[in-house]
Amino acid sequence: MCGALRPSDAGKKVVLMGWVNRRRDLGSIIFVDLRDRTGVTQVVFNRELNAAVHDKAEDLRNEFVIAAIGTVKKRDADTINPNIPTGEVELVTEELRILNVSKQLPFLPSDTVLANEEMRLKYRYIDLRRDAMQFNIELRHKVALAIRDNLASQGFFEIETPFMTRSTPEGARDYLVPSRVQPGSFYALPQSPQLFKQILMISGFDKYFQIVRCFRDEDLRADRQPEFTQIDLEMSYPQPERVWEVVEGFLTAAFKAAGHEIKTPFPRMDYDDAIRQYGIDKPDLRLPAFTDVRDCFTPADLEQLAINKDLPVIAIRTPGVGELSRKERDDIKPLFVSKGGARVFEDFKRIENKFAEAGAKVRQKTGAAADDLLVLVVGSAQAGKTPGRDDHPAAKRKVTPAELAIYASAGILRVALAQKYADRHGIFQKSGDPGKDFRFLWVTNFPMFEYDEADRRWVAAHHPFTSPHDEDMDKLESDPAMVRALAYDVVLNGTELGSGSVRIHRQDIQRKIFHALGMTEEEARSRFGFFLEALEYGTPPHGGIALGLDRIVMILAGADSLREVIPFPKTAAAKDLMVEAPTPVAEGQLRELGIGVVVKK
RNA sequence: GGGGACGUAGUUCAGUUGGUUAGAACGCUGCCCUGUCACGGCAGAGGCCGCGGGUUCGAGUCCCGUCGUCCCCGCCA
Repeated sequence: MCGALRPSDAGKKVVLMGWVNRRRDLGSIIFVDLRDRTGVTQVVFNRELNAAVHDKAEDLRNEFVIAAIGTVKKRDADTINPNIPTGEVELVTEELRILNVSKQLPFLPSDTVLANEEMRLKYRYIDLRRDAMQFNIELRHKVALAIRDNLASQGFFEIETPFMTRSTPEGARDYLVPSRVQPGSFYALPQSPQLFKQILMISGFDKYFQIVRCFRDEDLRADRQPEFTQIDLEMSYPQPERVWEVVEGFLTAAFKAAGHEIKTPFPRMDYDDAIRQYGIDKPDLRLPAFTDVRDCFTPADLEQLAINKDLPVIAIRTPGVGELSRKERDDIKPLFVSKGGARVFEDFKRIENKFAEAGAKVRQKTGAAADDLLVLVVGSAQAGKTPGRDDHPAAKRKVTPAELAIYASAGILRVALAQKYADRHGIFQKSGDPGKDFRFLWVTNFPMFEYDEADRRWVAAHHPFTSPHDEDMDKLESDPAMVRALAYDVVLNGTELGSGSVRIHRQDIQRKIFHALGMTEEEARSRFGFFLEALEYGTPPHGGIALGLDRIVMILAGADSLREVIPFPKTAAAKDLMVEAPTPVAEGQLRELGIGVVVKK
């Protein structure tokens, strides 16, 4: 292979096949860098040594596919290229076969500047020839293989579940597949194999896993594709801690496959603490936590600044940003997304000038160094009681809705600031120390329900098959706001890698949950009848989790987008630019399916 | 559904206040070159300035619409 030859191979007669990555025609001598999956080797065509082959080599162009047959030669000391692994050898060609030619390409795999994404996606086969993409796809393969091996060694069976299944109206929108045999009826592609894996537990396959495609018809983001791959697993009789061990086990194997030794167990944090310290349920631990500096101000200070004295005063510290200009401070404002009347003080200097004592206390409490950026997020005084209204169904929670609004606003700003000034603080740069580069975290004890303000009802925070905490069972009907779920997320560097829970295995509790969600017995039966029935035939306690393989590989590859680790991804409008999907289909095809299309104007 | 950025040669980009023939680099074509490795040198080809409308004596440049790509909010149990 093109990346394999070393000085010890000198004298061997070999055949190299690959693409012309670059050619350097010096007249009587032509050098070609021949490329395949494994790397690049310099191939030499010398007129003096072999005029016929040299003649033929003059026709070579970028991305021609060739076979070069010749003898491996150790390079003279002054012609060694230290920049490539094969730089000490070259192939002296005795026979050249042009296996295929190439017309001029829209861009070259060897280009130093990247083509824009539209080009890359349209000509994906060329883009995938690039080193970086070859590396990422290989990395993905190695990681997936390591996870399979590890889970198999932990006693899990890989079991497939259907792609054509039943639509479940809860959750994300389904991708639908019409049935020809049952006109007017549709399969749905699975958002996850959730119910099937629970059924497998009921069937006695007490450790299941699958590296499986999932489909969600929702709007895309850099870290969201309409089809994505989950490492899905489920086990019988587990405590949450047992699931965490399994995950920590295969993640250790996966990261090892990528060359990183991570430490387990991962730290754990209650959902409430995550919100109070980071304003988000997927904290990036590489950055400093919030400091509540409300007590640094006197009541008079707060009044003068029109700060709500009943709500937290959050100091966000972003290290090493340095002095900001007037304009730079103004640029902070658009980063701020205000929820429930939250306000931002982006100019901490001004507070220090006017309220010297409070300013000093804040600096002390946050431990801010001179070149750290301090920004305050507070509740607005005018808003008064409105955002915290005591009659809100969740008002009794440890973190009230009014406080949550402040924390959440600050949480978004904290991450936005860190991203904006990433090159100044360098915290996101890889240090080579896995303990610093990969900050894992288990977030636990999520609330069971979230209140949907628009529909004025409770909805499942995780999914409706999640078991409540044993201690909170009795509050299911009396006080749903205070029920905690046996649910957990695994978070890495502020990215949610996966989410799981211990499930409900008793039919009576499942019925109570549906009831709390405002679902009647009939509705529950019609949606999940088969599943509710299955629960009645001897269901073992069970639980599991699903992790996004794409996201794991993305982080390992140091990429900013899932598209860098998925060979054939879709655009933000869910299109595949290479095959040009989706497309309209022929009228006859639709007729056979009994489908009429109404195009919205 | 909403907000923002971008769209000029095969590619990546520049293009001043609206003003003559729209530039550069890489790639491409031809010629020269025996040790290059992002080879070098000379010559050359290559443009519906995304598309449609408008303002103007005059539009790559201003306005409106539209399409495409990217990022974010909503959404993603």
